[in-house]
Amino acid sequence: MTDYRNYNPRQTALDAARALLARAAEAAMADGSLPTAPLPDFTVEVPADTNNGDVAANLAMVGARAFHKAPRQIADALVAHLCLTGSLFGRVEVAGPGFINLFLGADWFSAVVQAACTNPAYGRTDTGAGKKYNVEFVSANPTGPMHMGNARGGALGDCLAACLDWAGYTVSREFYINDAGNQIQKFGKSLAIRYLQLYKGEEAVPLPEECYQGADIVARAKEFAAVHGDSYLQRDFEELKQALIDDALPKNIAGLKGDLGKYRIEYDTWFHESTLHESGAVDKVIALLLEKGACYRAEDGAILYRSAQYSAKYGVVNKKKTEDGEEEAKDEVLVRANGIPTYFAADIAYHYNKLAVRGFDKAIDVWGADHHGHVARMKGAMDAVGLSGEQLDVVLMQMVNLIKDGKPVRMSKRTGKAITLTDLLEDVPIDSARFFFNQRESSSTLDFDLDLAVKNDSDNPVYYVQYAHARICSVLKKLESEGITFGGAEALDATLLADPAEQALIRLLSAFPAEIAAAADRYDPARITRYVIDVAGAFHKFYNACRILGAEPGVQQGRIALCLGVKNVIFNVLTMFKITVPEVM
RNA sequence: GCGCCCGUAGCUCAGGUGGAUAGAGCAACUGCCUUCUAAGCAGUGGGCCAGGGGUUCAAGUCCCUUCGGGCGCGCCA
Repeated sequence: MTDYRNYNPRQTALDAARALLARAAEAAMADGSLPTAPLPDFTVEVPADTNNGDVAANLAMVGARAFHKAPRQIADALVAHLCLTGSLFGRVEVAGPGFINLFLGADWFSAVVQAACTNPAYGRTDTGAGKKYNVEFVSANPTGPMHMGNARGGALGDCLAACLDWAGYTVSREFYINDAGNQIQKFGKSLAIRYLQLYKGEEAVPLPEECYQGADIVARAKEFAAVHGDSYLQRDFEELKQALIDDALPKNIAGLKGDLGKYRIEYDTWFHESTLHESGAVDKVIALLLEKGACYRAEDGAILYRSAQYSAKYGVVNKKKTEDGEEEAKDEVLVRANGIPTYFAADIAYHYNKLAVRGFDKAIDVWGADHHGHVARMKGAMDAVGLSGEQLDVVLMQMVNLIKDGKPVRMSKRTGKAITLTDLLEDVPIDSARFFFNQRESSSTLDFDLDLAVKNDSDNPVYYVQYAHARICSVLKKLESEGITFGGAEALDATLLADPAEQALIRLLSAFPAEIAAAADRYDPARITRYVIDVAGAFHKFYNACRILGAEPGVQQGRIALCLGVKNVIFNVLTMFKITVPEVM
């Protein structure tokens, strides 16, 4: 039996076409049909319209100049020297302005169906074999509940990691806990004031504007008071702050883990920022930057990073206005004049840890687009510490607009009226949420229609896909009850699957491994969501066009194989995206 | 002011490295269940791909520019 592990039918066909054409060009030049010239760069692609073949090449068009001939003449010369015998292709034609269109033979179609139904891991490839990638996503501040950006980032990061895994990379999922620095102090201050307010009243101890305003802070302060009562009223404010942080922070972190767990996200690593400060890793990386000259000490004692020198090549860096009104690159603060390192310094140490200490070949970070100003300087900083900015890829994710009753719902973390991830998951099924957040490319803002996502019916695309799977299960059960058995895929005769609906379905199945590879390559898991909707659609069409029960035996066997292949693909996509795969609906 | 993202059917969106007649879904309208799940399928209508220049055999796609919308530009993270 053929081993279909890592089989990528689409890529196989494209590669074969390219090789055949290159050989044909060589042969044509050898016998003088074409003038001798270096082979021009040309593309082989899958045309949108299958009337134009399974693989189309533009070699004749792009070669017009090199060969000093009209594209159609070049195409004819190439086709005359094309040897299809023993290849994947059954026939070839020249069309349009000079396209060379190749049509795949039955063996290839058989192989696709066989692979899809006999290889449980169909879709997996080894394109990323041997590479260790780290995907860091969500990394929400543990100072409060998660918002919609975190919800999108969670679905995106988790599914991106899954795509990379299926493309053969060794993947590690990571959450960076910002449990140090300014925002933790602000967190403590907010808690302390809320605590004092419980005993002294809100007027006596007003909460400053810059503090966290959320109701969750009040709740944590009350929990603390429930245990310790007013015993902390007499203590020093800093002591109160620290006691509250020590009490509330672990609870918040546990809350993050719990919420993300409900969202079906499991991390390999929860990385605490505080460990970088405690272990001296931050100091070490600052010393390294000073030593390499990427940083310098300012007059006031602050340590600044030479942004223009190291980061400008990765994009625009922050600017400042000089006295003449000119703009120039502004150096970034790594350590404040008071000796406290900034977030930037810790982040350099963190990524140094990922790449240099833990040895990941690549660090992929999923960030909200509001952090885009941080990208260039982080990449430059990787160069500056002796690594490479190319090893850090940032997936910038645009905002989420929540839509209810056709109107946007305002979100604000500060007012405490925000819709949190927890709120969302109470209303929206997890399957729906994970699916919806992966329908749009990260670079586009995403409208999340709450009414639609909550809907437990067919308007919701996730059900359309799940329904296809349930339908297949039902058909297979029906066949079994009728005493019809599947003889196995080896005997498959793809020439019997000639209906347009069957052909379309096989072509779609053939694209699966290439789609995953593309999703991994472009960091775009949303294309897999769209792909599986297409597969479900093609299946429903096939189901209506081609009966299985009562079909002629050879055809019936082929159609069963097709069903098993589709079932396998839908199962694999939904499973990798952690969406339930119902057998009955 | 500078930068990033976006602008494609009434709505939500697809349209790798430029390719052939610009596609889905929803909404609207018309059909299809005595036959494998109608949460489905078939069909109809719907477009100056925001506007204007340029590059070339070929531009929704690349370059320039204008106009709209979102987000940034801190010794915050």
